[in-house]
Amino acid sequence: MPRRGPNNGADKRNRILRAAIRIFSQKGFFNSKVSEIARASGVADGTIYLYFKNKDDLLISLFEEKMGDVVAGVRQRISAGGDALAKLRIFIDNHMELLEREAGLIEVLQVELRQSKKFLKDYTPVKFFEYLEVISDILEEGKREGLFRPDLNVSVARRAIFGALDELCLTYVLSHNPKYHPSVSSAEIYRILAGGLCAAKPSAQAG
Amino acid sequence: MPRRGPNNGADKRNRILRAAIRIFSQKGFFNSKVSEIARASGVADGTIYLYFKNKDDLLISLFEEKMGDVVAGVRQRISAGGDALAKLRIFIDNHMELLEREAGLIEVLQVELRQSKKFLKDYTPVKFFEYLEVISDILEEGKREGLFRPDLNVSVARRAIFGALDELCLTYVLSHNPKYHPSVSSAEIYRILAGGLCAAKPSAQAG
Amino acid sequence: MPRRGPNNGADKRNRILRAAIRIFSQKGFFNSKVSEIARASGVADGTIYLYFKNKDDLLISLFEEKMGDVVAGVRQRISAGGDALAKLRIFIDNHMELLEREAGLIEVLQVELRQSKKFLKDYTPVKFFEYLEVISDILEEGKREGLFRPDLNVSVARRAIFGALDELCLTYVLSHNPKYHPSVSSAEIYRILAGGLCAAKPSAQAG
Amino acid sequence: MPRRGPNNGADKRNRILRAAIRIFSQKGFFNSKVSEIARASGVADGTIYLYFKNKDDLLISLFEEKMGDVVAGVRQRISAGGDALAKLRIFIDNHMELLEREAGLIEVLQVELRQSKKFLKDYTPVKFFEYLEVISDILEEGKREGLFRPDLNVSVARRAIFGALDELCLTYVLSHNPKYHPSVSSAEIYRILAGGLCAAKPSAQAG
DNA sequence: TATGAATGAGACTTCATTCAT
DNA sequence: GATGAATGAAGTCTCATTCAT
Repeated sequence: MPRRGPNNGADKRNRILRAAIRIFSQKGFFNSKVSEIARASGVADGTIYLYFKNKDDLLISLFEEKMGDVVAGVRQRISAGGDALAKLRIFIDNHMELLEREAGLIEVLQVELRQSKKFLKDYTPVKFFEYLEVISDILEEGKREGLFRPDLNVSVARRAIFGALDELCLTYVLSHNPKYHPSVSSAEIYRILAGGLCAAKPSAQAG
Repeated sequence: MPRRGPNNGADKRNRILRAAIRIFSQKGFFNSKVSEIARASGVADGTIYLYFKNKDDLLISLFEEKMGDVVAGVRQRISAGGDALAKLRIFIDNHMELLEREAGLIEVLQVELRQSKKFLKDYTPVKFFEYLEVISDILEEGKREGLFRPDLNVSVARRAIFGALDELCLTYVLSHNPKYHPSVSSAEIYRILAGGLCAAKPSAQAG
Repeated sequence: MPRRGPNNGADKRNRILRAAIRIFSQKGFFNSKVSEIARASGVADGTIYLYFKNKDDLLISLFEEKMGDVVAGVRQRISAGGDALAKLRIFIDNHMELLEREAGLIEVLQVELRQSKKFLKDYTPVKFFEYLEVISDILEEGKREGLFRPDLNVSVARRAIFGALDELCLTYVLSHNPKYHPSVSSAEIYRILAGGLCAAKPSAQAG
Repeated sequence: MPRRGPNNGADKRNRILRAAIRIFSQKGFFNSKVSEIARASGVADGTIYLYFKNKDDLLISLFEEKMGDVVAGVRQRISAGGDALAKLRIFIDNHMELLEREAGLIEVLQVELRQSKKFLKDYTPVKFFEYLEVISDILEEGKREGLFRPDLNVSVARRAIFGALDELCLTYVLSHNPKYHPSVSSAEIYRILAGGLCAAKPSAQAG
């Protein structure tokens, strides 16, 4: 790992990662060329290999490091929240807002994470699992609080929640149709989930 | 269109499509070689180009034709259903069951459809939209029947539903962990959605 | 060689040759596809191989047979001519007029004959040599008549004459600029050659 | 443009061009393989694409750059000449001598320039036109000097001259028959042209 | 004789990666 | 550390030719 001044190795490494996000999000991993990322980062082709093992490693590093930031960010916002429903709302809003704060990153995650999960040899998306863990935590808390159904299958539910949010993001990314605007999607998906996860009389609470 | 005996063009074309599903689902579109698909189909490399314009066209044809079958299949099963909730259950079950009936196809759709939507020039996934349409129809009917919330945002909801199902499929495909078995996932996702989509007293109906 | 009725094999063979001229002249030998010629002839791809050994043979046959017609034609016209100068004029006019009567053929000869002379294995352009022979004959006759210089190097001169005519044809074919119209070129090239080939006072005769 | 030391980019580019001339002249453009040229240049296949856009570009660059040298060379030699006839002689001799100084180049020009003029999309053989321009200049000067016929059609004549020279070159290239030796051809073609271009009594001057 | 689907060798070109400077 | 020219393996696709019908 090349690091010297705070302004040197780490900086260059970051420029490369940011450029990679931009390029990957525009053209997809397989259609992006290492030399393109180099040019966009303002470094030489070879320099990329000083910071990353290879093109795959660039994608994986990007996932782990940027997802790490996302996980840390959402955890912090949630810690300020109230009950599980409130936290769920925060999680949803946070996810959808990423679309605007970190558009490129989200696009890469959406499209390439799937590929990687299947096709990159020996890659476990650690940070992605942590992100799912954040959802689990909320769901478990909701069950403990008696807010969510006691029979709620947390493993399945967290995937469903992630899947729904992810597809809504993709839809907006592809169409930029205002009817899928993050704020609109957030509200509706919250309503569905609040209704579907809650125990007894969710309608009273959701309303 | 090369076709002669009943045993000729259409058959060969189908063998190629089936092989493509197998290979694409195993290694992903970009990691699959045309010559591999040829070998798996028992035809020469060049033969593939008699039936498909190029590698992209092979993927697109696969999407459209196989998704066409899926859409037709689910429409038929739904037409036999009762109210919107019953139809939703049928839709969910049907989707998750595809994982076993058409594992390869589903895997390709999940991973590659995203790529394609973004990166294949000039490709509109017609049949995929029809599939979403099937969900819309159910949701609209549910609203008319007074079963679903009148304020339900159908556009958003159908995407959320598809996303949830899709992610659950992917999870099972990747892990084959029984805790995500189609039957388990189906039941839970139905419970969530039934709760979240319904008007007034969903708990009574879902229970 | 397949022949049956006058309307059968020979006819089909001719259709293929005519189509080949058209296609070769439009796109060049290497850029033309056998299947294209088949389509243009209204026969199946395989049929071409009943009449010609291969693609090269198609080009060579075309040269020999069509050049044969050209040679026969110009010989006949010349036999009606007067002295060597008159015959030269006929030859020149005839050559340039071919541009309009047999445009495609001339274009193929111009562009492809060169290739063939160099690169087709074991090909001697017999009919092309006969065409040159026609020029030699005129030049020799002119020398015998005392009309042309006695020191005229016939071998070189006939090539120079052919080269000049050929380039003028190519120029017109490529530009269709009226300043290179066959009639204009004919007149000028005749004036040059008449002046340059003749003995003593060519200007008197050429005027 | 890859260039560093004096021993680097430009040198490698030139080695490739020289190899291309050799290979193209031996086998023709279409029968030459890029990998063959790479081997003959002592570089890797991919290296060719660092210096040339593609195979077509290699041919075109070769034309333009080498013809540029030829044009510059002949212009310089001519500038030392006397009247138009003397210059014409220089031009002719120079052209025929290229056969020995630059055999490969001339062969490529002869055979492939024609193809290219017709079939390479969007290619204007700029340097070839300049070469023709050199002839025009001589002819115009001859007319001004009263040496050449005032009614001489310069456009046609320059093409005829080029065509005659070109065909004589090709003949020698193909046969290496001493009766077409450059020195022999030069003398004869000069005699023909001197006779044919001149005004009034060319025989007096040519004699 | 005629067909045209099938073949498969091989061409061009790309691009991740290396390494001498 | 940084560079970027060079590499060369490998992929997509074409097309002349064949042969079962």
